[in-house]
Amino acid sequence: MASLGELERAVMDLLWGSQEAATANTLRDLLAQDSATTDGNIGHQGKDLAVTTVLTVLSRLEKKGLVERERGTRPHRYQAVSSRADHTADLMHEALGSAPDREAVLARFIGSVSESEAATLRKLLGKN
Amino acid sequence: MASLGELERAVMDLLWGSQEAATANTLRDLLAQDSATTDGNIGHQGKDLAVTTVLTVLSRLEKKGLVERERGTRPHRYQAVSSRADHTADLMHEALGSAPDREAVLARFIGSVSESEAATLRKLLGKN
DNA sequence: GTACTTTTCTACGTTCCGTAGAAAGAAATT
DNA sequence: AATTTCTTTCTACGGAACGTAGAAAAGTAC
Repeated sequence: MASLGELERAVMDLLWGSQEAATANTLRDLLAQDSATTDGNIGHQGKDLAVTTVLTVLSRLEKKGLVERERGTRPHRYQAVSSRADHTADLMHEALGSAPDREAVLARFIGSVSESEAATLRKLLGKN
Repeated sequence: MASLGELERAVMDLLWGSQEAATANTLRDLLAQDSATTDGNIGHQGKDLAVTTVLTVLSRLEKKGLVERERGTRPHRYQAVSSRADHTADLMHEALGSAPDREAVLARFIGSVSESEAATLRKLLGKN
């Protein structure tokens, strides 16, 4: 599939965080804000990216199929194609898929899952 | 963690396939053999890599912590640090770990698992 | 139609990976 | 011991992915 770079990841996190579609400018602002609060450094001007940078990243994410853009409105609006949960689950399936010993993998996976998550899994599997 | 390139992957597959430690030369031969049988092309001399290529890849895999080498014996011998199942499970945990909505991810994951695998999971979780 | 906004094109530096030659280090052979 | 052979390390190059952004083109507003 497609692994994400650091900035691509940050953008996806923002898009996943709000189901509203966002413009490149909005995202640029949010990114600046984020990094400003993330590193508590006072007087440090948060990662102020050029809008074109954000647009480039959005294009790449679109090409990867992770982002959809509305071309109708003039400042194009972007949104995640699928939820973070879906995407993450896809990644997990992808990792699992490339293994010939799926059962063994699942065994190891379950073995190192927290008890509360195990409970969640039991519930989910039972209901099925 | 570390995602693998195509050749790195091929080498790891070989190492995972046999718990015996292997030398770079052995691996080079196996790789040639593999690609020869993989693409049924008659008369096509299988991917004949230079040994230095294999050594470079092994060094990189060692740096990534996926491979261990015995420096004592003169043709160094290499082996996988953990089984493929463990590694794959790690990857799954890694994907899961970077999500704030772990339960949701697990739900999606379970939702798209085959019935036989669901059964496996039930067994594993029950016994726990 | 001129000024502003948004998007596209092009590009450069960095890192990762496939690939391997040159050189250095160790072992075997004569 | 000197030389030939095997093994490992060093260095490097080309291509792809990503962060980054300016220049130019396209669209909007006044």
